[in-house]
Amino acid sequence: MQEKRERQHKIEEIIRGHEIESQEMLLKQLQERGFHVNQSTLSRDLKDMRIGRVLNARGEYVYAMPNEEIKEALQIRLDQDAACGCIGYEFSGNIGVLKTLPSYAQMVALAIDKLSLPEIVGTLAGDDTILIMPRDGYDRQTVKQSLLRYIPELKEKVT
Amino acid sequence: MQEKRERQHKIEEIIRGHEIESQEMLLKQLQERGFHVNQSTLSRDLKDMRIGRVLNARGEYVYAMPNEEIKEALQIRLDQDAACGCIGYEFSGNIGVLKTLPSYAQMVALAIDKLSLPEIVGTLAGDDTILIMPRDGYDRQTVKQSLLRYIPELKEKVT
DNA sequence: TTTTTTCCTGCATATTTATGCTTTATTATC
DNA sequence: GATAATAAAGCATAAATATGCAGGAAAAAA
Repeated sequence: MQEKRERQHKIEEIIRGHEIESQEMLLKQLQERGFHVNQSTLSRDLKDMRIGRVLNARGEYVYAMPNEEIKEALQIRLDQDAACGCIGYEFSGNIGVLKTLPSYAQMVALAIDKLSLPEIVGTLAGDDTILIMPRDGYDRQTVKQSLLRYIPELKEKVT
Repeated sequence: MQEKRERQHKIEEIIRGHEIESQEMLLKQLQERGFHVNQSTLSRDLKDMRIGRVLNARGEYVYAMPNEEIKEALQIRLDQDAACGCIGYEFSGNIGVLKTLPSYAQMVALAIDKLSLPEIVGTLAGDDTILIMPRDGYDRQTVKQSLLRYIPELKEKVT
């Protein structure tokens, strides 16, 4: 059956885009997308895919792709030092425009660069504004979602 | 109390040197070293230390230091492509001497380099022999143990 | 020193995850 | 198409892990 393949792809997508704290939570996400399986199957899928349950910067249990974890660790910096300076996110065409407190932009941009996200080619920072250049093939929403993973504080400030 | 600090250091040491598959197993290792705590405490220690349970190359659950996981992933290559060519390990003084099948040495050495283990300064490979240069402060056994983590097949072939 | 607060741990248990076994579906072979 | 072999999923449950609560030790404040 090739439903399994599709499901596992979907799982990867979900894991990358959300902070999934338990298999039960993953289950719910899958159901909303039309995949109906039980927890046993998930447990096996995750094992297949080498997806482990690791601790993110805030000390919460989170499922992560193998080696995604290193980014979780980096997030510590982004969280504590930089993210608190972020105050808004908008688009100009495909380009993301991240607003920060004055003088924060360089620092935040550096932190974002360090994440070396697949969705982002690079950043260009002024004093309180960062341009985020998406990589070909990724759309605005994907880039935004990915960034939100690392700057959760931004969630409330974004349209 | 500073027993906690010591214990957590010991935990890191154990995790780095062994494939710990469960907290129970870790518990046993700690007891052998004179630390007597229960599973609850371990669970909390691991959370503190951001040590997660991930899947190694062989699909077994294993505790790993944050970002050690990326090495676990690399191990896939070392396992499947390279490690099968390893046939023995001895010492010459502090220097490790890893014997491989003819023509395997370069490939295996490259794989080992990629692991960038703290215990190893570098490697020098001929055709079927690799010299492993330990970093100052690490002894023969530590280096060997660390390497065995990534080339388990070697276990039976080593004195 | 006494009091207060914070931290650490164990106990018991809830929560979460893994897995043996069985059934069902899929693929391959005849 | 029928049958055998393989893979996938469910069910029930075992195994493993996380955590609320309470007691006691250590540290800080008085």
